[in-house]
Amino acid sequence: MTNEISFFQNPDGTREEILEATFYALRQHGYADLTISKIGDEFGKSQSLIYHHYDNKDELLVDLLDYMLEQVENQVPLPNQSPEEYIEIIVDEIFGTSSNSDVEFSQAVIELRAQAAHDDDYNRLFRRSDDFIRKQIARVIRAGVDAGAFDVEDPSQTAALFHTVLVGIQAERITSDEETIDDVRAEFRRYVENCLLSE
Amino acid sequence: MTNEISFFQNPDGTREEILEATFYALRQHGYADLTISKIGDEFGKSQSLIYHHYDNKDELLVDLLDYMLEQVENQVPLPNQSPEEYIEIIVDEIFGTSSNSDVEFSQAVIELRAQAAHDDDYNRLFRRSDDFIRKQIARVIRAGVDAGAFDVEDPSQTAALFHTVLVGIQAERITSDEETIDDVRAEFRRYVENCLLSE
DNA sequence: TATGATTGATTATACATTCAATAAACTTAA
DNA sequence: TTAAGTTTATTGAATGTATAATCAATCATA
Repeated sequence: MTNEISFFQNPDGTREEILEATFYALRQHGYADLTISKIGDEFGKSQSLIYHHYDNKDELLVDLLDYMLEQVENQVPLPNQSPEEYIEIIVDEIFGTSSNSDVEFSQAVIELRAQAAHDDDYNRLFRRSDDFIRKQIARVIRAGVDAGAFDVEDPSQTAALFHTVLVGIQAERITSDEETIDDVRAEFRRYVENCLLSE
Repeated sequence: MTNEISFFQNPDGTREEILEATFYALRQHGYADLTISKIGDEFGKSQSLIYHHYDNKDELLVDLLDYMLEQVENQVPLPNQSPEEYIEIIVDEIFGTSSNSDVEFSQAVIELRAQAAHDDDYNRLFRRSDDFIRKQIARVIRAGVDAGAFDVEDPSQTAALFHTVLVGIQAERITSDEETIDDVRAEFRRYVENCLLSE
């Protein structure tokens, strides 16, 4: 039933095993109903062992978020290809595959993002990650503008909208069916063609 | 400090007083740390009284969400004006004022939306509300197309992107500064002018 | 033998929910 | 208009359970 999440396939030591267990427990029960005991069940070893690696629950969850956002940042492709190809890739990543594991990962991220409203550590980590992604996209768009491939007003603004759509899709995936997501994708492609690419 | 949320200004009976208290407690402590006791504190009367009006905590929270989404739906403007003016209004509502109460309301909605991943009642309510909003926007765009004011491929697709941006902004407001939101707004305006309005 | 891994039992607390008891408001009949 | 009666509002205390965190004890390993 549960798909494997790629970056957990080879947990490197006990710490990653605990993070993996925490992730699955979070997916299954949600942030509000997440307990050390449930993490322990997923972990396969006793819950006391978790306290041997983490001082408390909060520290563990902040570490999980840090770890997940690291994966997100690593998933942003490197600018190896032409700006046009790069944008193509970014758009595909925003709308993702509809695979279980992708959707589950997105949902976990959004659930943690909601906590940022009440937790400074979460807030800081999301700011860092969001900034990183926006700047990465802006850089590529700027390169495309310089190469004459793109025609925009301000690459930072364009990147900001890309990021908003990325986050919006993550949040909408929780409740929307695939058709709706497809509609958004089609319209966003139209935006890219008409508002980003030069004639 | 805490701004008043407009729709709570005249609580109509005990039920609405409890909903108001629940909303403020949710804002202050977040969904995960929300307890009946904290709601009771905000309520001003004893927590036992809450059980006189609601069978349990879940029922109360579902009622709060229902109530909040009703407000959201009522906030969608009626199509009294021209399609161009209407779209102007919708865009302003998506990006909202940066008033405390608006931001707080958005954050509470997003926090509840995250719960929809693990709660069927929440899921159902968000589906209903999202569909309603998308259809409302699509209707106006269709009218604009018929009147020759707009030029799009498919009004449903355009409406879907509007809604994704709406949700994305709600989620981003948790962590982003106002400058970033302004960037998104500027780029989205550019999209509306270049991809929606006819020449 | 020393160091870290691992466990089960334990503790203190916070929490959702119940309940019996009191107060307030409302109804009705003389 | 009042008195009695009835429902509704309100409370504080009580209960049982779930939970985070601790710890002393065992096990593995180098």
